Amino acid sequence: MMLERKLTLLDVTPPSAQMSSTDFSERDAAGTSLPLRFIGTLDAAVSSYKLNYLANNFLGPLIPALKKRWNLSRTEFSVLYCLRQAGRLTAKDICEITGRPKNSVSRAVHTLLKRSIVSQQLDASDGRRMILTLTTKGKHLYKEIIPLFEERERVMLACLSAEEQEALEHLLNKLVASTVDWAEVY
Amino acid sequence: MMLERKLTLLDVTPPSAQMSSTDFSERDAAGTSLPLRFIGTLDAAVSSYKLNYLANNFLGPLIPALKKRWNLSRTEFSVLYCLRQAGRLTAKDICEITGRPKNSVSRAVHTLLKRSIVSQQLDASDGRRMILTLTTKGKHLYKEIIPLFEERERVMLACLSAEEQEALEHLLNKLVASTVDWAEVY
DNA sequence: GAAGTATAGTTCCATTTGGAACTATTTGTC
DNA sequence: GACAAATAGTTCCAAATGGAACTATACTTC
Repeated sequence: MMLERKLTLLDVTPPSAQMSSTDFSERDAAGTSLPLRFIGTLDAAVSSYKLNYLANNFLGPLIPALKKRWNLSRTEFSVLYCLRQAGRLTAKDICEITGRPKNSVSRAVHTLLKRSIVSQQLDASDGRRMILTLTTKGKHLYKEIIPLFEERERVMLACLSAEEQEALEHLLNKLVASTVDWAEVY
Repeated sequence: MMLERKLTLLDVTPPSAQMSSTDFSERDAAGTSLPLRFIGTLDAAVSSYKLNYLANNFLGPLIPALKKRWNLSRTEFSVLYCLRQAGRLTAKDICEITGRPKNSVSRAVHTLLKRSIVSQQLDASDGRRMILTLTTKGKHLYKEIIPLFEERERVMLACLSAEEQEALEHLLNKLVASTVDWAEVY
């Protein structure tokens, strides 16, 4: 494992006990320990890289689990999730929210319609729109799945104190709220 | 845009000026403003949803740009990025770091080899391993691309004060450092 | 040092993906 | 109120994806 990493930007405190030196961890000059899984970011786009890294690691193993246990694709789950949170949405709304292309969403919606997880109803005021809602079956399915996510989040955040979790929440909220300012740029 | 959202968990302060009511924003009871793009998370996996939301919105438009301008896939860019940060890695290392399956990485590496962006060298001590490094061309390519990411990150973080950016950095570092504790669970 | 197990990397192939063109409806303009 | 432009959603198809089987090398154990 030949790494000449520069961890100058990483001000972490040494995490918990079981981080002893395996093949996946290493100590830098300052004595902090990091998994090889994460490479020290030298110079560029540091926070966004970490955001992506965390998001990938969080979601990564959940996607095969969704497929295996409930035969749901990532987009299908996104549709389920969005509808549970928002109540009623059009396919277009779901595209906006998730950033997935509309043909993927269209496909996912149709699959869920066939499985009676969502139902649709033509918008009376606009014949192009289909209003989507969850069926009772869909709500039950959501209820069955979501503990997996909650538990995983709980474990992920376990390294933070209650105050730190609150601070994180606050910062993420600010970033989310300002998305309109930057999401469409480039 | 029929949303009956509950934004109880969102303690954001109203962001900047141009967030006036378009089709994409709405005001909740407390007077805070949020893009429709983000649905209020009612009850479950709130922070992880926001992490994913931000990561998607950050990376989303960059991937087509990488394809169009430099004809690089997401995985190919990941390889480039990892090698630039770490110097020398095997394909396996890159799998560990990025979480991508090894056949995808293998393919990406071969494409980059053909384009003389990376070079490989058999590991003398282990005939199965190929040590990958960036060529000069690869380093130049990186240098050409990375400002796109840096600028986008700068814009994304613009809503945070210097102290808040530092706090975010610190929290993300803690989460990243503890990845080994939770990433493999389920 | 032979046999069995583990690991790095590749190939195969069925499935998923998403850009682009298309249909249908609505909105804007004169 | 007709014609152009915009929008919601679908279909088509070429390309990307990733699981699983495979090859080759290395490690383990007796």
